[in-house]
Amino acid sequence: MAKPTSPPVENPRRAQIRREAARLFAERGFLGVGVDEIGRAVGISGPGLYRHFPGKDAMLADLLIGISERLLDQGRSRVDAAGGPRGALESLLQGHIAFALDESALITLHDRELLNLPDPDRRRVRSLQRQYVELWVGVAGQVFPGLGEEARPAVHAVFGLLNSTPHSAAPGLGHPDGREAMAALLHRLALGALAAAAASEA
Amino acid sequence: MAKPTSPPVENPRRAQIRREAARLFAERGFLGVGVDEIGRAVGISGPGLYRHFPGKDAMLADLLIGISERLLDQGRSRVDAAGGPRGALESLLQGHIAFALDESALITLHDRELLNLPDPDRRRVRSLQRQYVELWVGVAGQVFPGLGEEARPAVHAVFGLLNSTPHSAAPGLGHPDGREAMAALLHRLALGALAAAAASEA
DNA sequence: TGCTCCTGTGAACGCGCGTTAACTTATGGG
DNA sequence: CCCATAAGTTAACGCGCGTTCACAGGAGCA
Repeated sequence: MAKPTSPPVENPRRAQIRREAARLFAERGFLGVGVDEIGRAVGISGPGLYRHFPGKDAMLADLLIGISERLLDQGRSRVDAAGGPRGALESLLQGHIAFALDESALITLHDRELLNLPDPDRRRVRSLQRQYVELWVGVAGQVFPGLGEEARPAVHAVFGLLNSTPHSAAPGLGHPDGREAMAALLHRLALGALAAAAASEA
Repeated sequence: MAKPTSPPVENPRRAQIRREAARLFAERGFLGVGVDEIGRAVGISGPGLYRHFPGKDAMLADLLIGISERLLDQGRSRVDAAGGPRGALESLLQGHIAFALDESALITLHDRELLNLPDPDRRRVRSLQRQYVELWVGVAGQVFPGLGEEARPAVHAVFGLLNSTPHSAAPGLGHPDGREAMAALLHRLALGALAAAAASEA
């Protein structure tokens, strides 16, 4: 049921489908977008997509697993490359903010469309997300020992803060280089939140 | 098309439908829940709902307009009742946190399901949300003048932080009175974020 | 008693959508 | 030159779901 289609080699058409599907799913929701619409967005029509993906579910699974793996992989690399906990936290922040600003469609899907995933894929994504959270919790707990047991909920809240950019206005509104300003603002907000949470806990 | 049904008087059955519909929509998305399922949740079956709401869309509209109005109304009351900007911000925080913790289903719907609203209702909710944001922006800008032009994106980010609680683990995990601990944590996180954003902006 | 709403039921309709099937065209190596 | 394979097409199927319809029981009231 999944083998006859989906060529193993990486295809430029597949990448195009991923991009357009991510955009459409983020705009109107997985269940609100039809396959004909995705097909039209890439210049082929409807069932032609089945030459590249075994089904609509598989497109969503590909997107969510892809971003979860990339977040975790780059997070681990950054922590390994950093000199100490403080540098690791700074690097994690920088990496996550880059994701939120540059791939806002995927960030939106990441916590909006988990429900519509078939069960084995959903478990996979949940596991990757949990590992990513634990990576942050470990680093944040070292930088701010005052967080204690509240490190995990605090990290969740900071994710909510960082991932809120898609809900904000269009990027670069007014400013010439609004992206960098937004990145700096998010950085300060997140760090300030964690510091304040750690300060008066006892 | 909307008049023959939907009795004007307030009905306990209507309140029950609202509760269950909010829960189901938050759990599996507006498009992922069928009317038969909502009916079963309130003890009647499928089309019986049409004696209380003109359609499925109207249930979502009722929920989103309701929460948007309540947020704005209570926000305005709190600002008016507060002595000054600092007290107003504290009160706004307390009120929003109470909403996020006690009505997490509605908070989830509030920024997840705007897309699925028919157009006049969507504009209505957007307008209410915008006014609520402006209320916060005004107060935050007075308490933290250093925010400047970044007050609005900062407030959006703080909403993302506060509204992230549904994504966090189940409330009161472990702790006997986890609700109060979570409320205090969110309060500190949000205030710390705003203070830090205002501090190093120039 | 009989009339009228109110609230519910089950059956049926219509449509949209994901998927499959059958068929066509282009390409490229033997 | 030929044939296998990749990558499309249109037509059709099947099903689920929101909505409508025709009808029924019961409460309140003249």
